[in-house]
Amino acid sequence: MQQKEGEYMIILDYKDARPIYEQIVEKFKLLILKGILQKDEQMPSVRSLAVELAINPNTIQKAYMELERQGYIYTVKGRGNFVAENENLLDERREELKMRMFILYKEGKELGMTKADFIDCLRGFEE
Amino acid sequence: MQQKEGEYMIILDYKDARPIYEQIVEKFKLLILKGILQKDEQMPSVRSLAVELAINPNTIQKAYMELERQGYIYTVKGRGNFVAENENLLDERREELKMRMFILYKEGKELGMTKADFIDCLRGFEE
Amino acid sequence: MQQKEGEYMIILDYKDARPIYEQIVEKFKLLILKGILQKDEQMPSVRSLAVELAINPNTIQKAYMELERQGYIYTVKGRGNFVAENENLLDERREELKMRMFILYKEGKELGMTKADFIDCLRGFEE
Amino acid sequence: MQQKEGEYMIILDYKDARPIYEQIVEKFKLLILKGILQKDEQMPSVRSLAVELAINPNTIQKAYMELERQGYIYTVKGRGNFVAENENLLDERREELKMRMFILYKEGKELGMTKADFIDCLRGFEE
DNA sequence: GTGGTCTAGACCACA
DNA sequence: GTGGTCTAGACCACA
Repeated sequence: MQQKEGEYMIILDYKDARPIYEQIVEKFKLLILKGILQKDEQMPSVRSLAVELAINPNTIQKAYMELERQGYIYTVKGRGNFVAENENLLDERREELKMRMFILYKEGKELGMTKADFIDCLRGFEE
Repeated sequence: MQQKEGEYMIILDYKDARPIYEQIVEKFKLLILKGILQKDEQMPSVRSLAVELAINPNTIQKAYMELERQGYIYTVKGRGNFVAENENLLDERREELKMRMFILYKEGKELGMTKADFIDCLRGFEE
Repeated sequence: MQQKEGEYMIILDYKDARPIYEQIVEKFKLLILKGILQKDEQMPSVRSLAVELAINPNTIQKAYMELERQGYIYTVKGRGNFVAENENLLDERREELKMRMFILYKEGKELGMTKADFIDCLRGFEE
Repeated sequence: MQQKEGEYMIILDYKDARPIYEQIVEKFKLLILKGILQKDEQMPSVRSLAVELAINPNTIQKAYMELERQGYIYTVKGRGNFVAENENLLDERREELKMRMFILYKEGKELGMTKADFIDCLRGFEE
C-alpha cells in the first residue's frame, strides 16, 4: 500500500473524554507549531478530512472554525482553509504554558511545596 | 443574624468553565489538605450547603460522592459526611501535581523549550 | 391575548441576506447594550427560543456561542446563558463605529469629497 | 520580459472576508471613478486577467457582469468589455456613501451618541 | 430542564 | 470542488 503525499496522521481517540473537534484542533495546532504544516499550505478540505476520519463534516467545520478563531488558519470561501503565519503563535503558546506552570506552582505552594521542590522535580525529568 | 459555625466560605464562580460540582470538590480538597477541615470533623449537610450556595442538592450530592471516591471524606448513613484521614492524601496530591508538571514539560519540549528554559521560568516566580 | 413577561421581540427577517444566527446575534447585542437585558439576567434557553422563533436549536446555539465569544453573555452548563457585564462593551462598540466611519471617510476622499462635505452631510441628518 | 500596457495593479487579499469577485468589482470601480480607466477604454480580457491574478476565469466573468449591471462597463460581444461613461456614477457613489453614513449615524444614536459626537469624531480625522 | 456534541443530509454562494 | 448555513434529531453531562 502506498503512503499518500500529505497524509499527516490525525488519529482520533474515542476513549478520550474531550470532544472530537477539540482533539482535531489540538492535533492541527501542534502540526502547525512544529512546522509540519507550513504557512499558506492548504489544509485538507472539510469534506475530504471528514471522509478520511469517518466523521461528520460539521465536526471538521467546527474544528476549523476554532482554529481560525485562534489564528492558526484562515479561510478563503470557495477555495479552502490555509495555514496562517505562525511566528507569533509559537511565542504565545510558550507564554500560555508558562502561565499554566505558574498556576501549578501556586497549587503546589498550597500543598506546602517550596520552589526548591519544584526545581528538584524538574531536574528529575528525562532530558 | 448569627454567624453559623462551620461557615468556611465556599465561593462558586459561575463564569468558570468547570462544572460546579467540580469546583466544590476542589475547594473541599484544599480545605481538608490544609487542615482547615480536620479528621473526623463533620461536613456541612447536603441540604444546608445547597441552601447556602443556592444550588441544587443533587450537585452537592455529586460533589460529596466524588470526595468520598477520592478518599477525602467518608459517609455514615443517617449521620452525615465526615473528613477522612488525610496524611497520605497530601503526598498523593503532590505526586499528582508532579505528574501534571511532567505533562506540561513534555508539551513544552514539543514547542522547542529546554529543561533550562523551564528552570529559568520557575526561578522567575515569586518566592 | 396577554403580553408575556420577558417577551422582547426578536424578529427574524428571512429576506435579509445575512444568516439567521447573525441576525440573532445582532438583535441581542442591541438589547444588551441598550440595557433592556441587564447584567446577569438569564437569556431565553436555547430550546425555548428555538420554539418561539420556529427555527432549529443549533442555530440559536451558534448565535449564543458567538455572543459568548464576543463577551456579551456567559454560559453556565446545565443552568443557562446569562448577560455579561456590559460597561466596556458600549465603549468598544462606539470605538468600532468610529473606525467604520473613518473607513467611510477615506472612501469618500477617494471620491473627491472633503471633510467639509462630510460635516455638511451629517448636519443634514435628523436630530 | 515586457511591462504590458494596462497593467494597473489589481491586488487580491485572500485574507479579506469578502468574496474575490467583489474585491475585483471594488477595485475596478475605484479605477474608473478616479479616471485611471477612462471612458471607452478596453478592460483587460477575462482570460488574461484570470491568468494574471491566477484565479478562475468564472470569477472574473462574474465581476465583469456585476460591473456591467452597475453601469461601470459595457460589453461588446466578440470584442471585449469597455469602460462606460462615468460622470453620473461618481455622484451616485457619493450618494450611496452618504446613505451608508446615515445608517452608521442611526446605529450610533442607538448607542447613545449625539450628532455632536459624530461631528467631533469627524473633525478628529486627518485632513 | 439546560447547554454541548455529534450525525446525516440538504441547499447555497463562490471559485 | 470548497466552505457556510441550516434542519431534524439523537445522546450526553450537569443542575
